[in-house]
Parts: sequence; structure tokens; C-alpha cells
Amino acid sequence: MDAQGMESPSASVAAPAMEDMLAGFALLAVLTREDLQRLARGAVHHSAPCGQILFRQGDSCSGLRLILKGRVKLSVDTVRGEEKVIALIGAGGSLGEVPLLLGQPHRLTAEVVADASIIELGAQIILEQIAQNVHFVRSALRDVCLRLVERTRDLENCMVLNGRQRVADFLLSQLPAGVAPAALPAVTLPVKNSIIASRLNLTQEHFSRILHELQVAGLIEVRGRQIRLLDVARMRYSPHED
Amino acid sequence: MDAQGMESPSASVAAPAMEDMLAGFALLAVLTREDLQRLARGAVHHSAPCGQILFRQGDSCSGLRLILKGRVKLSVDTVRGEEKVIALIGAGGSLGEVPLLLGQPHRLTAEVVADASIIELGAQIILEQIAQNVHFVRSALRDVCLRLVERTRDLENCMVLNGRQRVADFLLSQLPAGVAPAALPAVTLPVKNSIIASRLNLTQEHFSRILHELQVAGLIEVRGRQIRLLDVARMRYSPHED
DNA sequence: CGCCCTATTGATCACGGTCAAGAGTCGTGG
DNA sequence: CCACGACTCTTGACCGTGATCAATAGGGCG
Repeated sequence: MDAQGMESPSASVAAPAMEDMLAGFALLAVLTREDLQRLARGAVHHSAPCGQILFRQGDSCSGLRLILKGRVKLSVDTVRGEEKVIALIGAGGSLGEVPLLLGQPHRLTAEVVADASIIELGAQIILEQIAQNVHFVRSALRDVCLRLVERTRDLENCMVLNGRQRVADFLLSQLPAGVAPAALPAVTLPVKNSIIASRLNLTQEHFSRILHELQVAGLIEVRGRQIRLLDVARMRYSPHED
Repeated sequence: MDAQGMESPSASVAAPAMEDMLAGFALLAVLTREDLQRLARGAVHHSAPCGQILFRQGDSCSGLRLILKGRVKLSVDTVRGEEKVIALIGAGGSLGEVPLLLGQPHRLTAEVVADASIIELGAQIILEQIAQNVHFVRSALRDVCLRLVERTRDLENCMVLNGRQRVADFLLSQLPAGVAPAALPAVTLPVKNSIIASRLNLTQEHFSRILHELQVAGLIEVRGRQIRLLDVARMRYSPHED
């Protein structure tokens, strides 16, 4: 679906376009036009096919990555060669802030799981902003706080919800923000089921069974990767009977 | 300020002492003497007995709390009136940064679980520092990043480790940083077992059984709340046989 | 000393993992 | 266009970790 012959891997786009793309990220929205120009000058925009590894845990952090399109999986490798998915980052998300800011190696592995379009900003230029630009530091602080809240929510979910509830929560979280409440909302699973299962701390098999259960219970309707939510209220309140 | 007698809940200490205590926290260590003085002027130092609730989830955030002594439990309330412990904060830790910085209500409930000594800094004064003091913002950024790393580690542990491994990991994490490797290290469980169990996402019963197992396996020796680690290497590598 | 709170121990059960086999699904090439 | 192979997804049978319920044993403290 992508692979439209676009610019070569690291071709720069027109500078103004790059600036606008950068400004679209909340993290950078506070920057002045000049700062954006400076960043744009050092930015590299490239497309990354599904399967590409952006970095592995242990790698040193080369800079900040902004996701324009596609999906990136953040995971840890377990003892037995398996991996657990910690987060899925989509368009609008970014990678590498924390290792960059702490000057530490990456703790997670990032792999593209849906053909992506990514902007890379070198570490140097970001660290300069940190050193010089209060607005940027405040923006980064806010960004990391939001991420911490998110991560804490994941931990809570993992601890207090059972599989069915985690799946229901995930499906609801995939709903676009403000949709018509009347129409039957539908979500599209962003990547293959085994990845979503791991992200929800489930096996592929169990995830499949839960989807089936929800279907039997009349809560969802599955058609391929498309899922229609038939009863959002019931799903939100109590996806299981007891 | 100070010397104003002994007020009950909020006896102030001598101002210089307060400044020094504040400077002891990494978050505030970057502040100038003047800024510290300003903070100290608005700071309230009080002792909180075991059982006291500092705030509940949903409460608006009144400011930053610094823990000098004791232990505070951060938890979420579940549907059935139970609670899950998300973190245990000890001396040197702080509470409330994130809700304060985001201007949101608390998402967690904080309860003192070991008689504590706490400094409270009003929201206003911290937000002023955020607005004015680059060093403070950078320091806060670093602080939140570290917390995010910590939280991510907890999530990983919860996902990839089984109960025995989580207990072993916890015991090892309680070891003081750089101790003599020769001497048999010992840790003291900071609070009652049911709280630690919840923090490790285990039931009290299961936690008790795991402790017993580790004892039988010759890995630890339990005497009341004191636990001696008899074989750190084996515990670190593989607390279970397989 | 007796009471209350905490920690243990036992028995049973369910959620979810593992292993194994079958059913789609899709891309590639003959 | 169909056939093949490689994945991904589903379904089934079984098992283990850890939760639940219940009863007992410690342990501090008024």
C-alpha cells in the first residue's frame, strides 16, 4: 500500500513542507519558525518498510524519531527469544525521547510493523534545544508526563483487568475520539493479531478465543481485520458476565 | 521564619535546615540558594502517621510532597473495593509531580504505610519555578524520565516474570546499592506482606507460599520481617528450576 | 490475658498458557 | 488461472500458575 515511488530513502523534502510536518507534533509545536527551520535542516525523512528494525535494546540512541504514517512496535526481548510488546506507536507518535534525554542506550527494540514514514532528528540538535530553549524543555516535560500516565494506565490494566476486559479496553481505545454515537462504530486492528495479543499480555490463541467469545456475546462483529462494536455501553461497563 | 513555637500538624523547622533538606532531593538540587529559600518559606514539614491518606484518586493536586522518612503507598482502587499497589515510595522520593505539571487531578491514592515525615510544597510556588527556572524544568524532565523508565520496568516485570521471579527481583531491588559482596546481604521488608504482595501483583497467600519455597530452596532465610539472601547469584540468575 | 490484625497452610478452581493440528489467506511463479 | 508454499488465524485438549475460600496459628498491644 505504500511503496509509491517517492523520494529515495533519505531525500529531503522541500524545507517548508518539512517545517510544517515538524510543527504538527505537539512536542515541537512550541518552537519558533527559526528553530523549526534549524531542526528541518538536520531532519531526514524516509520511509521504512514493514519488518525494518529502527533500533534494538542496548543500541545507543542516535536521535528522535517522529512517526508520520504506519506503525512501530516497541518490545522487550525475553529470556527465551520471545518478545513482549510494550507499546504500539502510530502516526503522530515519537520514539527515543527518554534514552536521548537520559543519555542512555535504548531499553526497547523498535520494529516497523506497518509500512511507515518517519522523520529522524539527530541527537545533537535536540540536545541543543534542550540546552537553550525553555519552551522546548517544558514541552518535552509535558510530553514525558503524558507518556508516564499512559504507561501507568497500561500497568494498571495489566494488573486489574482480565483478558476479556483488556481486549474490550483495547478495542474501545482504538475508537476515534469524537465519533457519532449513533452509528455503529468500527475499528480496524492496526497490525496482525499476534502483535496485539502480546501488547495485551495474551497469547495469540487466547486472544483469538476472546474475540470469538465477544462475538458470541453479541458485543462485536468481526469481518477480517475490521471489527464493529455492537454495544459500546455494555462493553465499557462489563464485557463479562458475573 | 520560624521559631514560631510548636504548631501541631505543621511545625516548621529552622529555615536553613529546611533549605538543606530540600537541597537533598535530586529534583531540587539544581536550585540556587535563593530559590531554595523561596521554596523553604512556603514549605510545610509535618509528620504523617501510618494510615493517613495524603490524597485520593480524583482529588485535585495541592502541590508537591517530598518524603523524608517512612513509606507511602500509591494505589488504584479496583471495581470491587480492593486496591492494587502501583508503587511504594520511600525516603528521598516525591509525590504529585505529574498531576501538578499536567494540571490534572490525582490518578492514584496515596496512603502512609510506615510513619512518615513529609515536606509539602504548594502548587503555586512549584509552578512559578516551572515558569521561570530553566534549571528546574530540566531537572523535572530528568526526574519524570527516570520515573517513566522505572514504570516501564515494572510493566515488563509484570508481563514477563512469574511470581517467584518477581519476588526475587523485588528482594534484590531492596538491597542497598553498593554493599560488601562477601557478607550475606539482608533486606527488611518495608511494610506488611499484603502490601508488598499487591505491589508484586500477587495475593498475600501466594506471596507467603513463594517466600516459603525460596526458603526451602535455600535461597533465603526469613526471620520475621528480616530476610537474608543466601545466594544472590542464583537468585538473580534463576530463582526457579527449569 | 485476651483481642485484633497479620501471616501461614490447605483444598479447590479458573484463567490463561502450551502443544498440536487444521483452516484460511495471500503472494508468487509455473 | 491455478497450484503451491508460507503465514496467520482458529480450534481442540491438556496443564500450570496463581486466585479464592476457609481455617488455623502467630504476634503485638491495650
